[in-house]
Amino acid sequence: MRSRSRRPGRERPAMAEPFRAALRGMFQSALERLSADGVVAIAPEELPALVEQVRETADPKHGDYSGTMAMGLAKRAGRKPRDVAIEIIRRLEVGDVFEPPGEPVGPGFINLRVRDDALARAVAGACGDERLGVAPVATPETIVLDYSSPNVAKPMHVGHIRSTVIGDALARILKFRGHHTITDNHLGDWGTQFGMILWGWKHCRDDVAFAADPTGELGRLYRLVRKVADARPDELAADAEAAALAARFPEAGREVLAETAKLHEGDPENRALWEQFMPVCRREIDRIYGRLDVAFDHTLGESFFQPLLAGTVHDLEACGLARESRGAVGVFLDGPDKPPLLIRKADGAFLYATTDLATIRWRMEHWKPDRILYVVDHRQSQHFEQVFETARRWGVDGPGSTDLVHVAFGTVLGDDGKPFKTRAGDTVGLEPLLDEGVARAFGVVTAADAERGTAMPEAERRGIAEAVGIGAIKYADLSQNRTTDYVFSFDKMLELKGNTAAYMQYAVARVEGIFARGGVDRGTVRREAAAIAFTDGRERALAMKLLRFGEALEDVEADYRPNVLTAYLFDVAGAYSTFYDALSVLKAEGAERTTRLVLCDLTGQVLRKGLELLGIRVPERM
RNA sequence: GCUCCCGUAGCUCAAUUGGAUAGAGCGUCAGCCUCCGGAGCUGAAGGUUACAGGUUCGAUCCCUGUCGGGAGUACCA
Repeated sequence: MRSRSRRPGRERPAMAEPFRAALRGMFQSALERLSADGVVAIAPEELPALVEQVRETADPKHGDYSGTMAMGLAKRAGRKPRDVAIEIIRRLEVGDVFEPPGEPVGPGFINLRVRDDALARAVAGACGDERLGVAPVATPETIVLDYSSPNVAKPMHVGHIRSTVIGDALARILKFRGHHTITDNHLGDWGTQFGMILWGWKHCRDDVAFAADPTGELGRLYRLVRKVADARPDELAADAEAAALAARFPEAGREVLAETAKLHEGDPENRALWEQFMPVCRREIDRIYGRLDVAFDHTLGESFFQPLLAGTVHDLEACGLARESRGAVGVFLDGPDKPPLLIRKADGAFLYATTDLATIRWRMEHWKPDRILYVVDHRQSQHFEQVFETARRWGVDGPGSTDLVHVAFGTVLGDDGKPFKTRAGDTVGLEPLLDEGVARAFGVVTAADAERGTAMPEAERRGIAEAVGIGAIKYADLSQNRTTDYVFSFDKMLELKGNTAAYMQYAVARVEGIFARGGVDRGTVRREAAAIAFTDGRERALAMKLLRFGEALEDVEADYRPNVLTAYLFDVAGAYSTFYDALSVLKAEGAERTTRLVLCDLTGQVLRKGLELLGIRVPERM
């Protein structure tokens, strides 16, 4: 993996620059001087990692930011950490943005505090700025995001939520950061599951059912034939129809694979059936994406790459990476004794590794990306390790210049701590899940409306429920550390308190409700923003938090973790609540009133933009 | 067997990737409503970060081992 240094954009004027980036630039200069002066030798390539040790403080009593690199540098310099910290402070030029640093604290922390006047200027600038004071990245990259990727032959289920929601949020965030993003839905439209449908179509289709509900019938065929083909005694015992078919067609498993192979070889009948099924399947998934507010730049499914597969296998064989084994063709990455990465089956059919490799090559040739992100569950980590390693040896990822990243996530679990299933043991369909979330949200919204006596029309409550219900499902997923499994719970995600979508959506409605209630024009407030000044610590704390928006987005990108953004937004809401509970806004006067209105305005904008970047809709009122 | 991931408050989860006193929500307890949206605020209690070592000025994080849970492991994706 290539290291991506985050260069502070020193070409930008200091005032317009976010605080952390500005401070890192200042530390970089100080460290360069430290090295030039012979205090401690620092190689230029070490600077990015050292400068990243400028961070938000854990506790406001230590200031706003702290630098911790002195402790690490002290050892190799053979000096006391405190002395090195003093030497760094001596060379630190903080301009008119930060208070002059004091003495190092503890073993050698260098603590910095933003000047109140600089903070006020930054707030004023941010509230009138479309980007809310967030600077675009200094070096934009082309980033391909590969996510969602359902099998079109069967209904989308709960397993597709995380990939779709996390991928969509990352795409939005990276794009806002200033990168050139390319989202591509790598549909499963060509694999063995289609062999099952083809076999089912030929042996046990229900024409009436297909006419009425095409995807429903195709889904039924898929589930039925999978059982027949697998022929697991326990499954057949529980399904009389599958058992009967399995008895009649003992070779079903082999025949399914043959149907797949025929499709791949261009068999006219199978090809025609596939052409017939595809539009039906696509309409169905597009409808769900519409509801989820998810869109892709491209939808190049497995079938798109099918013409390249034979050549892919041929090339890998020709360059000595792949060879025949037990009738199949595989790439032996870890020697002849370890399982290879199979790229062609003994029956001639290709595998998803083949498609993945062909896809990498195609994307490299056509899009020349700096990075390709695969938002796919963690169970496929070995697969991607092998595919990425093969791609590197194959040389299609360029001279080591493209990051191939598996953005892995954990499993969605049920209350019992096991993979989320219905009571009958089936996988949970995505759309029924959305329906239930929306239905429950409608109940919550209606109850709140009744309690408050606001008498919102039912149509409005339905609209709010759609945003709240789907937002709840998305937010619950995004607010979790993506690497761990998480327990799916409607009760928890629809809570009106705590770190939930409903709470965040409500926070926006409440903040922005002030302007309507007070008859205050937000444009006027923003024009008067230059006059603001802080008189209370809670105003300052909120202002500081609001200006860290860009830092939160940068930290999301660093590890592709949307929960960094949800945590940040929750912090903003908390800082706002503390501020709003203690201080009057509409009843304040003069500069104090303006200052507080500006903070309300910027809070609303940051929360709204943050939720938008997570793919969560915000109702006008709740 | 081998490889990877995980183990944090009663529960569900965080923890700026080696930083300062491990934080939220729910639940529990005590305060705050003639007040701009109380879906709130302030505070308290609750932890040997599975366990045992090691490295470090500093470890939830890195290393070794043990226990427990999950996943993957040659022709599904």
